Amino acid sequence: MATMKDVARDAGVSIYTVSATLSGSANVSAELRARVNASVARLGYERNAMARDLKQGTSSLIGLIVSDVTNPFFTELVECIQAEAHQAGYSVLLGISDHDAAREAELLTLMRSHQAAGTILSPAGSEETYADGRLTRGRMRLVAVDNASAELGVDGFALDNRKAAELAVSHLLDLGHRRIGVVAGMRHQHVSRERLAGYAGVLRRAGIPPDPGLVVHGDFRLAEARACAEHLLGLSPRPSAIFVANNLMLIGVMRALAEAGVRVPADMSVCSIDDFPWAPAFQPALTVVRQPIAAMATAAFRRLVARLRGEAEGGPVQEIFAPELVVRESCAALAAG
Amino acid sequence: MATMKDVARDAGVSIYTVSATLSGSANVSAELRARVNASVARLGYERNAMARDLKQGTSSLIGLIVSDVTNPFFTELVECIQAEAHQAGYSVLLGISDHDAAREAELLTLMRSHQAAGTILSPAGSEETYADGRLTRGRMRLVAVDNASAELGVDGFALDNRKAAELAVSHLLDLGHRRIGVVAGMRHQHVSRERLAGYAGVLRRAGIPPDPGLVVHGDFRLAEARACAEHLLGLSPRPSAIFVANNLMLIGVMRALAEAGVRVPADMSVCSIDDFPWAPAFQPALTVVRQPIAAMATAAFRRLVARLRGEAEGGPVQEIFAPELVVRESCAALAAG
DNA sequence: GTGAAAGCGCTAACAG
DNA sequence: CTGTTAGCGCTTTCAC
Repeated sequence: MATMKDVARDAGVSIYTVSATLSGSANVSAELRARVNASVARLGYERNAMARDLKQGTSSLIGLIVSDVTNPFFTELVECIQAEAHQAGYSVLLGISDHDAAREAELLTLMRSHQAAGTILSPAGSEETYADGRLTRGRMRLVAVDNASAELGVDGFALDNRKAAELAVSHLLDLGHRRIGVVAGMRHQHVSRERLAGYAGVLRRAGIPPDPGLVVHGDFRLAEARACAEHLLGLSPRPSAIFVANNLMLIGVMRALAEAGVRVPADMSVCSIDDFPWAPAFQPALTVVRQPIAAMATAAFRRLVARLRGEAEGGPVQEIFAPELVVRESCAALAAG
Repeated sequence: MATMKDVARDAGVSIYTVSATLSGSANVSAELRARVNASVARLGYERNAMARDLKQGTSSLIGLIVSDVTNPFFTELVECIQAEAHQAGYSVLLGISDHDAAREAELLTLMRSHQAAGTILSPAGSEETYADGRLTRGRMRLVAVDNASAELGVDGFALDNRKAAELAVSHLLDLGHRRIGVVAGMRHQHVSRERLAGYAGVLRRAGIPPDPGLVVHGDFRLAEARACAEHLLGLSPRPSAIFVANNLMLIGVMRALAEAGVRVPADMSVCSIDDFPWAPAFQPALTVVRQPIAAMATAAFRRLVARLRGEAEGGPVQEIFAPELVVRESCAALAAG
């Protein structure tokens, strides 16, 4: 690889002139600038971002840590943040925690050691996990998305998860359902507790006595959700509707239902949180509560950049986003009797 | 951030001792090693990977450029490669080309400027795009996945795309279909031309005269595939089956079919390339040709690492992977008449 | 076994 | 307007 020194020698100028030219400094005469540019082209020179960042004490890298890229929610998040980052001149270092707080901690360290200016994290742990201050260590700025809460001590961007669950469950209630099963997420995650609380709250306010047998905990992944659905199907009396806490688990539930020969929505109404490209193509098209992913991603990224530039002052801020119920075909009115 | 100098001062040793301790060199007495480790812990010191890589002339970064993360094929590819990389001690710098060769070139430059040791690319362009040697510039090693071919001049890892199409179309033929529409990919991509060739070849060998009206070109994305499907539905006589060249377009086709009230497989058989987690949950469960994504990802990554270590000698090698037909429910025998 | 010092490729303050 | 030089944080020869 050609270095700046090589370019300087080739152009017959000093190394400063090369640097200044490349940085667009005005203090270079048109003639030298031309000579430098010619040499750069001839040698195929490309500036070493590592050396540059080392010297400047800054970095054009940002970290992005998600728990599971194969979850369409995170897939879209990655897509959006990558696009924002590219536009803002940042490159993204991707980490996948696989829902494991230890792995996440490792990734955080990795991001810091690579001098990422900041990182966007979808936390995999519980609030206690972060009590050791691992999120605010060093000078790397952090913002949390999705499973965020004020306890984390960093800027957070999340859905109004309680409201999202309420939207889904109210919809089911309006359709006449009374026995509503729920496939919840991991107990320790804030996001999942909020969704469960939303479910419970709506039932309580409707005067329906809580039935612990109706709530099953999955892990936000597909495989385990199948087992959860099977459990719910085995109940007697069987629930007439299921509320599922996220998209991946919805797939698991739909698979289990299909295998058991249970028709949706004739025999069972199903509603979940998270929209995704496939939802409207399903038969029946899936009724879901949509998260404004792009808005959340953009807000998180922009806040991070603002923090980096020192444009955003003050303590951490939590930004909450409104969910939206998308009624399609997977929920039907409870058949009489 | 604490630096090595800080640790040295704190431990009362030279900077060399710190470096040697951290690198696990044997030339440090147990006592000094202990003192260094204590200081590291006390100061919360983390080694600056950037400075280290700069000095060593190596890098623990690898680039990964895909055309579209929201495509489940690439999502899984990213997942697998990320896992492999993490295990091998590499971090991945993610780039999304959005099927744009110019953007891809930009990303390649970015990877090089960040001193990525190598990058794994799913090429977005045609063979001619790469004739300028952009893939072999500099010292960054490159391997291509998915849309690879020998013309690229780098190691390639791809499905036997022709065979994959043959599997799908033969299946349709076996079911009695004769008028088989195809939603193909972008004309300029090698992978898409191969799939189309496989389709055409099977029909030719079956003695079915080619009908250009039956082939529509999409762009491997969802939206345009809907229009393609609508076009196919408007044909008269209407085809009795559709072969779709990838997963995202399959979704588009299924949506269009659902909207038009066309029942699958009763009114229309549908078969595509690419399996994905949702395929078995659809009603009907989707018959597809599966790619061994994990195997391809692993092979590509390992080859890259082998090249980096100088363990793999010789010119570029193309590795071709076998497709597998997964029969589910979306293709049915052609109804008599 | 330990330390001093050079230098990776780059930027920027300081001289001229 | 241009060049010289110090130094970012680290590794590693070379001396002690």
